[in-house]
Amino acid sequence: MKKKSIKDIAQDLELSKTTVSFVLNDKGDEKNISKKTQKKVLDYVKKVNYHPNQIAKSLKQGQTNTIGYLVPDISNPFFAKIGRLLEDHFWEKGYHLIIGSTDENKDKETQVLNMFVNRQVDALIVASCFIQSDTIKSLLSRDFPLVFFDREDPDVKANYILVENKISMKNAIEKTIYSGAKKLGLITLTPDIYSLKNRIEGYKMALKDNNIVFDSNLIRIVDNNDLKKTTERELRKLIESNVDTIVFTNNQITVIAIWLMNTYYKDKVNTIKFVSFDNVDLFDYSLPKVNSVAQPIKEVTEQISKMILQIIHSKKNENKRIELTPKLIERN
Amino acid sequence: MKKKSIKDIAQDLELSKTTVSFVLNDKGDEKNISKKTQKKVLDYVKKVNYHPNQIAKSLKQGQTNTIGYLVPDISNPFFAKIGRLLEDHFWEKGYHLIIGSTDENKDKETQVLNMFVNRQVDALIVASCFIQSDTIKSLLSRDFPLVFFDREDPDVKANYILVENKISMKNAIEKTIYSGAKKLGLITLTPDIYSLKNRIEGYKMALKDNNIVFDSNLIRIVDNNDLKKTTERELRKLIESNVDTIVFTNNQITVIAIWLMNTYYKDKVNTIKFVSFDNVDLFDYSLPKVNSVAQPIKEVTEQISKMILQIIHSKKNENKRIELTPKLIERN
DNA sequence: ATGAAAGCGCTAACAT
DNA sequence: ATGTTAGCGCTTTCAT
Repeated sequence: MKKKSIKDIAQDLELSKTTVSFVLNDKGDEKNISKKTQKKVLDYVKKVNYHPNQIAKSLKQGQTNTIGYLVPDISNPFFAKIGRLLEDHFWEKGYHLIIGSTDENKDKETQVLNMFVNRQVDALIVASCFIQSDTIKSLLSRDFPLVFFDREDPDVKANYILVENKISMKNAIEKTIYSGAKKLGLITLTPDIYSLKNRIEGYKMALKDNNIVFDSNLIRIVDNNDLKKTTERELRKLIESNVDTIVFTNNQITVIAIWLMNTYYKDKVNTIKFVSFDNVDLFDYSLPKVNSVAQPIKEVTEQISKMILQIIHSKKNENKRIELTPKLIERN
Repeated sequence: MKKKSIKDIAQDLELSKTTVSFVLNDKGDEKNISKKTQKKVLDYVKKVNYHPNQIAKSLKQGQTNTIGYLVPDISNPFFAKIGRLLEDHFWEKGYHLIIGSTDENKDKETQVLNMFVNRQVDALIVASCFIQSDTIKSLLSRDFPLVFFDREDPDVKANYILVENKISMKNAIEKTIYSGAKKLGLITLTPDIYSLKNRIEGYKMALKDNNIVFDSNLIRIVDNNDLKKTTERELRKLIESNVDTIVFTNNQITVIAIWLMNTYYKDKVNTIKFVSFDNVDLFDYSLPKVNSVAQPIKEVTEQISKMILQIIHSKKNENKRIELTPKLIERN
């Protein structure tokens, strides 16, 4: 059986599209459609298993009830968990998530972003690697409901839900220093990403405040396009430099490094300490021990959805920047 | 500046919508649009930052280039990873993923499914808890491009990408038996889920083939609506029964149980062995040691996308059932 | 209490 | 080489 449209329903029932539409949208009473007609429509619709075409509705109403969720990698537990919580929040409000992963690639990010815009998403939630892109600028200039999280560009005024990167990174590192760390290396993705830069600042500050000489050779940068290999290389360099602690600016690299340590440097897993931004379950059980900075995921998602819904409804964009306090999880 | 439509572009340029549309869809040459006009359109479009309305296009063409991905929980690493790989596969083909989590809840599943249908998704990829629902039946009856994975209902003829549940569960358990296991308990979500039932069959078969008496009290069922608490309760029961091995039918429960063991039964983490269906990174480092059955995620996603694309393009649905072989990861 | 008709933004068959 | 027009399925104003 071919899919029925509202027109078919109307014809079959010898009614007008208008009447059917009113009934289907719960406006039967309001529009003075007789109870009898209403029942007739409702029964028939159920019988033929009619489903309204949401695409047509969206076109007409200029609203899709869809929200784009753009992140570096949806399978990163941090982004997966936030995605799930957002999905739940927005489900209740009738919105649905469409996802895109960028792999920290500027071109891919722009493409996905354009795809989202073409699809007329009602809002965007973005952990971006490239906040200065034209697409984003154009979005911002027309006050599109857009919230950034996890990542920030201080030169771009926009809505941000962030955490205190610098201080919390510093605090986490200091715990390790207090328990004896003397030579600390750091591995990071490109510091072009402002949040990561801030985390690195936290590292520098921790050293400085504890009279440890800063050595730029101990800051190692890995390439997101070849994470495994470059992390292996940079980790080796640090180990050869005899660091006693390695700081990571996000969970992804830490997880790889844990694997590398257990595979190639088993003898060192008890002597070297890790400090990581972001927290994942794995850290509870793995060696080396990890002091980690856990972003308050629930709060983050609550703030994001609150902000998005507010912008959508009020049509007002205030470019708020909210900074939340992460939780330090001490394991060494 | 208000958003421009193709009509605006045409007016501004004193051309017809047709001409503009042809140029924008790369049909300029084919339709004999002069190079000059083509350039004019392309330049202008770039200048005013025009974005075609994909919703209108979808309505017209009866195709949304959207695929629904329905799983129990998108933040479960198993489903997150598959989601990511699917996203990549389909991105290349111009399709995008819209996600829905069901929490193993039949009502939620039906609602999300209906939402997907209303949104005119071109295909569905589903790890369902309720394959017999009316919505699914209706989808199947009209040969909608639909592929199930991870879960199966033997009474429903459809496309399935699965793994050998029974044999591989049995094999994994037998490894543990060979290394000394004598009393094995099992914790599972509701065996109403056919794949889980099969995994339980594998457990029974392993016992039988090794002359271990089956005791139905050692099969414990947890409630997905209250996973933490019920897993804690059932785990305690098994430990009080002095099992030396606990088998889990999916990763989610195993991860919780690992946490519980390390929190409440630290003294037993080296004596009790775990066996789990599905594999997650955590198992590489955690205690108790886990023999796990790793689904071949890459192969699964390749088969899913191959099948979906084939159905979409050929309009033919052959109800194929493909069973892949998982990999056994031995750790105890 | 119900219907006719316009229009959302796009495509494409059919003119010219 | 370019334009006219109908129509995708829906909502909603304005009639009746």
